[in-house]
Amino acid sequence: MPEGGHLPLLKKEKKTKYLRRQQEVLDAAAAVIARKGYHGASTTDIAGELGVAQPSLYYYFASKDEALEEICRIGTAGYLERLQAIMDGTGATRNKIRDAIRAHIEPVRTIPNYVKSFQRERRYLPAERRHELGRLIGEYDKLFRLLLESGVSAGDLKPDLDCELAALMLITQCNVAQYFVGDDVSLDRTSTAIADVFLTGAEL
Amino acid sequence: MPEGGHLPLLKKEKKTKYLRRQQEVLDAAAAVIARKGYHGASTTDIAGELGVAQPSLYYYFASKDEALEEICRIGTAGYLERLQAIMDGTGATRNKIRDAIRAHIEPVRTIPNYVKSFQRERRYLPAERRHELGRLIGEYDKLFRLLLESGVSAGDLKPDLDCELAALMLITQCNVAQYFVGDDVSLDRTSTAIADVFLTGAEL
Amino acid sequence: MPEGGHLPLLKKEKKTKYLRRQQEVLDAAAAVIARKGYHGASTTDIAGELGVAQPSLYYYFASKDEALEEICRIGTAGYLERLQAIMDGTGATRNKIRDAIRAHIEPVRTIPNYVKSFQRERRYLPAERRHELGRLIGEYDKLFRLLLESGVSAGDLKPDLDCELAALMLITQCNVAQYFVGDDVSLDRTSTAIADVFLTGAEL
Amino acid sequence: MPEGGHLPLLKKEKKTKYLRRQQEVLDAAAAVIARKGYHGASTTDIAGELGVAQPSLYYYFASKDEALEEICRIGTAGYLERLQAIMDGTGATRNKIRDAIRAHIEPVRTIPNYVKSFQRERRYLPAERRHELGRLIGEYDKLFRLLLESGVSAGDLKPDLDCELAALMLITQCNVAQYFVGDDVSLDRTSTAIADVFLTGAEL
DNA sequence: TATGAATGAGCCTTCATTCAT
DNA sequence: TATGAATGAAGGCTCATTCAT
Repeated sequence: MPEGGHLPLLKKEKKTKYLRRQQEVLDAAAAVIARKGYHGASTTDIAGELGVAQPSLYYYFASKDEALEEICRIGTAGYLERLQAIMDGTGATRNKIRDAIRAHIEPVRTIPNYVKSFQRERRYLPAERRHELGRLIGEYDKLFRLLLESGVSAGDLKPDLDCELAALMLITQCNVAQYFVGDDVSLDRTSTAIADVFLTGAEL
Repeated sequence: MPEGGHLPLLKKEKKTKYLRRQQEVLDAAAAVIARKGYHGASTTDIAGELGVAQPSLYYYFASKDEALEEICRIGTAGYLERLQAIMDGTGATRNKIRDAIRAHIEPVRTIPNYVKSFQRERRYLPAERRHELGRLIGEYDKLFRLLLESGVSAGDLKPDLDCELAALMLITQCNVAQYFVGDDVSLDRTSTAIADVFLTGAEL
Repeated sequence: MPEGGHLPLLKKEKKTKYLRRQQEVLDAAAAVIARKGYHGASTTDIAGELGVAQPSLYYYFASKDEALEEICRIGTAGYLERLQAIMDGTGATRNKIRDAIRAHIEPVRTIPNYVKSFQRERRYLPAERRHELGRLIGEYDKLFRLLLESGVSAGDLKPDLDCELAALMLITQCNVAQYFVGDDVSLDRTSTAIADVFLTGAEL
Repeated sequence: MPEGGHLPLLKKEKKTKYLRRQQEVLDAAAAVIARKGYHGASTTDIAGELGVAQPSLYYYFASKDEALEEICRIGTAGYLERLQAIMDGTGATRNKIRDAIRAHIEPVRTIPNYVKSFQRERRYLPAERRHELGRLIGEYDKLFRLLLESGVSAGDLKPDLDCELAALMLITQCNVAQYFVGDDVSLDRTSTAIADVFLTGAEL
């Protein structure tokens, strides 16, 4: 279970400190990778962000690949569980959908660099891990689709809704949301707009 | 208008052949860059795609940068004009919107590698060209927003529609459309789904 | 003052060792460049001279250009000061001239590769640094000319001496001296011969 | 005897035209090599100087090396003969020396690019040709030395003159002369100054 | 805990050269 | 007579990684 990969044998008391520092290293890596792309981000850039010498990174990660893996792991953590929890709730479909959108967008606020890195750079993961992630994403897509389908079944959504596509559309809409957030466009406004348009449409 | 960069002094009759070959080189570059990303795509990869030696590329392009520039130029060509033409038409708002979506998605079918490369790799362009493209994109976004605003004015769209955001949402929705096109999901189906959901919403 | 270019963040105690090694690298570069010319000397040649892998050089210099800059800096260091010191002295003009010649030739003995590289390869420096060096050389030429002019004023040299040209002639004479030094021609003999001929001429 | 190397089988009438064009190509090569150095001058630069496509050069020369060989041949042609002729004359030593200086400097005026290229770039010649040239230079140096020695024997020059070194000094002095020719320094003035200083010295 | 030093692999690019036309 | 097209070799440089300390 040492998901964080690489991990020297340490006395328990040291371990916490080590993990904390590893987190900082990861934050720096995620920041630089989000900004410059995986191949555009050199380990020197990342070390520079931290103010340490470049080989020091290798004390926390066995390779750049591994760091990306860990970043993607963090950037995707909890999505399935949160969506499942929402679906298990009892509210109206429209509220479940609003919640799902908010839940999906939330990490964009809290860990934006992890999310961006995962979204745009996961294709550079080693094949195995990439496929593993692909399966996870597939499950999430399916779950989201189930949410819509149950809405249709419940008579809350249009009976002819293309649930498969609609799910993908909602998800990608949330994913790109961050890129048009700016000085005058907040995440909340975006989140609401996505839900409003999706549920009620633009036409009078 | 298609500057095409680099161009040895050639007699007119040979020029056509040269430009045709340059186009092939560009196609290969776009294909590899779309697949592997700009930094992930080596000039050796591109040459391999063409079955030529790697320095041969430099007979057609002065640099990898320049090739990306040209790819982005092609990948963005005509968008503004097509959207403007649609807006200048006389149909109902809903039809204009459907047309705009189809027009935006169309290049995804015809020149997918150029579109993908532009969308994902433009940030690696040299600063000047990148900013130039940024301005172009800004204009397009604004034009799309005007389309929606005129729909609101005409009483075809909801008076409280957040046109700025809605425009961005539609555009990005179209942009990502290609990534969920697969064996059983066609571009047409996607195009229709985007329009349907946007116009009428998912709720009954 | 010796900028030394490139310099990783090092603890003070390590700095000395780093600078010493940098000096060795520079020595090797100067040797190869003096032998083969700037463009004829590949970084691989230089690394070979040191017995290290070629990229190792980049730990000590940011670029080949920068190494040439540093070589030229060293190859020109102190000339102005030494000449000025001689001119500030109180001896007879003839002795000052002999001293100036010896001073000019001295680095040819101590750091021949730096001097040769500077003399023959400075034209390949980046424009800015090249112009900077040009100004330095101009000042030196002027100072040397002043030395001769003061000799004329003092009545030690012929009143019709073309001091401008004579200065250039002496300087270049010293510069090329190294190329005819061989088994039976020493620097001392050369240095004396230059001064003798210049002062008293060859005719009876 | 086809010294010009490379030479296709041509009817006699065409030959002249071919040789004339070859001369132009050589002039261009010498110009660019003088300006940028042998390794700094690309065949593309040379072709650009001529306004032709770059492979066209290979119609006149088998290789860049060969062009340099030919340039050096031209740049050194006649020196020995001219000096010999002067020595065979009957004038006073001082006039022979003045004539020798003028003769040595003359090509700097007429074919400066060949002279510069020869002087600075001959070390990049293929070994054999380089050594051959070295022998020629050696002969010239010896002849010049004989001129001085005969002057000493005739009682025209100081009996203790270091003729070996003095010859080298004069020659190199002439060689570098061109580099300080400028707006206000002519070749004539330089030529005279060299002779004056050499013969009578600078001291009163 | 962290780093100084070094390196193999690989990248983009330039260049002299070739050859069919 | 000249060139369009292509290429092998090499060049300078960057990068992820290693390892002794």
